[in-house]
Amino acid sequence: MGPRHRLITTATALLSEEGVQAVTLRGIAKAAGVSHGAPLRHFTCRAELLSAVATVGFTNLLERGENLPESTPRDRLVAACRGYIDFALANPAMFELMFRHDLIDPQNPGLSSKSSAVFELFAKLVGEVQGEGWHPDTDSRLIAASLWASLHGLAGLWLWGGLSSASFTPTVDIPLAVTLDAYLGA
Amino acid sequence: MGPRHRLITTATALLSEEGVQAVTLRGIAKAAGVSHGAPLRHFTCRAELLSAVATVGFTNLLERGENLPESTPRDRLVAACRGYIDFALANPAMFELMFRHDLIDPQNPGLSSKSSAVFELFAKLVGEVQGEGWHPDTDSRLIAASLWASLHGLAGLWLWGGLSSASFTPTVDIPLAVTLDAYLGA
DNA sequence: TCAAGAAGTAGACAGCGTCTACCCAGGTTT
DNA sequence: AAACCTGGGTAGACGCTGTCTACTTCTTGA
Repeated sequence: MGPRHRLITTATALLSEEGVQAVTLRGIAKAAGVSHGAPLRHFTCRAELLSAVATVGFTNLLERGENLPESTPRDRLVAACRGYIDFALANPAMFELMFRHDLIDPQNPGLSSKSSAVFELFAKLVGEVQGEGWHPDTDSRLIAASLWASLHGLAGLWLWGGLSSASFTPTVDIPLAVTLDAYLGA
Repeated sequence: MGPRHRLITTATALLSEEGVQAVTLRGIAKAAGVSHGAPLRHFTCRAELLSAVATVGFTNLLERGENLPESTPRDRLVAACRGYIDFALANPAMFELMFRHDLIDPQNPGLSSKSSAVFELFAKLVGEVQGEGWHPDTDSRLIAASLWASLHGLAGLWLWGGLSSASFTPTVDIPLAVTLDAYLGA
């Protein structure tokens, strides 16, 4: 494991333990036991390092989607949706970083390929449900985009606190069920 | 207009013109023509100033919802949904600031009252549609939360670029229509 | 053996939020 | 009239940040 990879894993651990505001170049360097300028020997700037960290996040998210239990297409799509929410709630800091354009570089090749792979997998799962007669005439990527956005907003607002502060729902599962019901029917 | 209010309006203008990364205390002070320490005479910290700015955003958003054209409850809800997306796309920097809990203070009284007022208005509009037999047995706040999250995610992902980069949809209106269709039927 | 390159160090720079000491004009109190 | 308080502004400092540069050290291949 070279120093570049060690910096990524150190930063990933620091992110999950201390949050987004802790993954500064100097903080990562200190956690890795090197001087404050060392990380820039391996990354052109902070955004490039954090892009590599976010890529780890998208990779983990993708693995969740690729290891869904064998079931009907519909149940697999529902499981993927729940998996997205689960990932966000289990890794709130990583989830935030993955969509913070001021911290990462969206043009980063590894990052954009992984994030679009997540979307493509999602669209594939949608397409398989369409094969059973669910909205057969709509572009699967269009449905995937809408559904993904709904999940993304639910995770984001839940972590933001705008939903949990209101006392009408103790967990995300309840509004999630409403969302899934809206798209996939009762 | 006292100096406190002048700082808020200066910061709001700076935000819309230069984006979130431009609304630093020193940048706002320079734009207002005062010394770098002056803003802290009127706000205890940067987050309090930015919370006041974000409150302006929630107030504007609330006004949109309160000035919907007279129509059926269903069309008014649809108009409110479109209004939310319109607001986000017309004021991307403000929209980002309003949900950046590292920049603002969610506990800020004025801010939290305005943001919850937005949600309450949304729940009221949902309730009026329910009065016409749409999901009559579900808590309107629960439906409002799910629907709001879907819109929020759509706006966020669109501004993030994850949707527009894919060539399957040239505008937000198309995935928005899919979302509205899922919740409110054809 | 020696040159090259990879990796790390230390110092500097500007910009940031925040704190402190100081200043000054206007109105209030004595 | 003199003293005082206070709202508003200024200037300097502190530690933090990302980034740049010059200098070192170590390893590796010719």
